[in-house]
Amino acid sequence: MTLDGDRGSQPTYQRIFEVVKRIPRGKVATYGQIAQLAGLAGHARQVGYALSALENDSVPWHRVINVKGEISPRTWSDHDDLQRELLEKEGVAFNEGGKVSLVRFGWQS
DNA sequence: AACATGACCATTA
DNA sequence: GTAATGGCCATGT
Repeated sequence: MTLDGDRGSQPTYQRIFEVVKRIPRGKVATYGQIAQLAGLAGHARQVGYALSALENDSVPWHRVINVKGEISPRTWSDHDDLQRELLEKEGVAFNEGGKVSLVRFGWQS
């Protein structure tokens, strides 16, 4: 097929972004979860890398956290607390250690 | 084409 | 319970 909807031709980034955009408000998803939904099961690393290269504010990257329920330490921490604030605004509660209960806010497809 | 880097996850000791 | 190791792939130079 030559065709029309070539999703495979699209960069892996866009694919991950699409999944992240699918995250419902007030919920959080882990890199592994997104990777699986994006078709990259087991390649959570790429998900984190994709978000790091993210420059589009249209993607709720703040809803993406690691399996520990914590915010991953990004290289360019301009607003390390920003993610936490955004999530709190969405209705996500943080623990004392600054962690989120994936059991409660974990996005379930 | 190859090398080096990177917001990770799961398993085992 | 914590600590450490291996593995997978995409992007950029």
